[in-house]
Amino acid sequence: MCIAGGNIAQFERSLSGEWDRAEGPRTSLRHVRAHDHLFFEGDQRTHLFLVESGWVKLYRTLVDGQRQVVGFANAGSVLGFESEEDHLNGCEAITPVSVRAIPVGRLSEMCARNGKFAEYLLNQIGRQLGAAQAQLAAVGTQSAEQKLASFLLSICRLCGATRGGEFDLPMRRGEMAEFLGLRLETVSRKMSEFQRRGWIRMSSLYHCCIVRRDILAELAQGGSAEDHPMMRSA
Amino acid sequence: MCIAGGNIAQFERSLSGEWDRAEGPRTSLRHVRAHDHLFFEGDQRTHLFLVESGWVKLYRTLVDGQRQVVGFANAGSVLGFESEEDHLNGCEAITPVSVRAIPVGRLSEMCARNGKFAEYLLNQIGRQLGAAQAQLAAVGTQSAEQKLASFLLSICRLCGATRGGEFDLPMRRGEMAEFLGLRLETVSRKMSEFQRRGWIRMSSLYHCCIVRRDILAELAQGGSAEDHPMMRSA
DNA sequence: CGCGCGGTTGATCAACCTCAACCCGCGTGG
DNA sequence: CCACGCGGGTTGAGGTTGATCAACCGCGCG
Repeated sequence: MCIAGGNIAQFERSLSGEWDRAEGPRTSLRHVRAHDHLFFEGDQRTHLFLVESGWVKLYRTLVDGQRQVVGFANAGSVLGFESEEDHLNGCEAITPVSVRAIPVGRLSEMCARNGKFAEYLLNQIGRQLGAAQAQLAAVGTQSAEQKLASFLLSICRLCGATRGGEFDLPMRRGEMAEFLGLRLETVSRKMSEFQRRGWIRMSSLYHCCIVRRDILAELAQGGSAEDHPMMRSA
Repeated sequence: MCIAGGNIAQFERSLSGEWDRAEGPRTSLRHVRAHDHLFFEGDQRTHLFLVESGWVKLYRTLVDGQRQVVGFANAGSVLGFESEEDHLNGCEAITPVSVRAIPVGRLSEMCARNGKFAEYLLNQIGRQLGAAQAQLAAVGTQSAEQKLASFLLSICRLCGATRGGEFDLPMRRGEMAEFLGLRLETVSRKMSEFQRRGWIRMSSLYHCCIVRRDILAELAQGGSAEDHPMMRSA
């Protein structure tokens, strides 16, 4: 499974580095409410974004209205490099988010001035690429059950679950479905099934507790989840 | 559909730029035969690679032996950024290939010395990321028929088909299947079906002629194929 | 109260996978 | 020369998975 969090530690290091101090005044900080868009598919790509806090999802819509979430991103992530003229992804905040906006025209100059900054960007994008490829492998080859198992484990880890694997799902069934390349009914069914089998327990629609991590892990195995590089993030 | 060719024009420009002249002597050129590996999954990531000619495929293998091709790359592409310690992808040449190898340790220094180089890398990786996301959307939402239609159109364009849409498939049925997230029987069946319906004509197993481009395009529509940024490459 | 939204559940169906047979071209060795 | 095996491809029958369509639940809210 493939949830491409940025590497926050690395990000902090960069933030305190000289490139940020120098450029800070020339980049603007924006705050976005949960469920608002940072940009839409087809918007002109005027800025690149550094996520400073919160989570966003990146998605694409096909003509028939089907959506596929192609990634999640959090603090440390860099957005906008996957497109050229116009944004190919839509980007929606799933939590309150703050981002730093860099005009595309300024990128070249910033890279030239500070190699460390460029290197940081390269690492971030590389990470996202790795995550996208991992999800590709997952969506392409795993069954609904495997996808869901991997997904739950990923989210659990990312949310920094308490002892005993309790955590809150940060999204609705439909969003999970869009990410996993399934229909929301399928997600719902499988969630129920996992519960019925005693693998997880849901105290509310969104609060989840993993009871049989071993079984989920076994399922997910094929296992891009456990040892996935992107999962080292949060 | 998503075949992430590098941007050759851009690559040539870079090649003739100062960074290559300066670094040329410090990077080594390697030649790889078709079907040989540049690196395997799990190999230590000692070098990054710039593809100078030929085509490679990048893939991941799940524990159960299922493989998913996560991308193709040609001249101009940069390989290795998606991993950290070890390579997460296997990389196999599908044609004879020549690559320039850059020791990972030298990257930082090269970026610092020349901002243009860093910028070039950023663009390349961004392109690959966009391609991976596009394929993700395709694999996650399209039917077998749609996938195959998009795929044929992509390949056709990439191979620089002659008048009338004739070209050679550079791979076997099984490889197409691995890329599209299908079984090779399904690919075979659909290929036959396309022929039976007169949409394509196969003079040999690998030589293909697109007869009804309009229909294939219509099918593929949902259409990440036609207006896909990665397709501007070759 | 009525309504809408998100979720669950059931019945049905098509798409795709699985397994197995079979074809064809090719190289090898008897 | 032919028999044979092998790799790659095609085709068929049958089974599963997951999508589709539709009903229904529970809840919050005007």
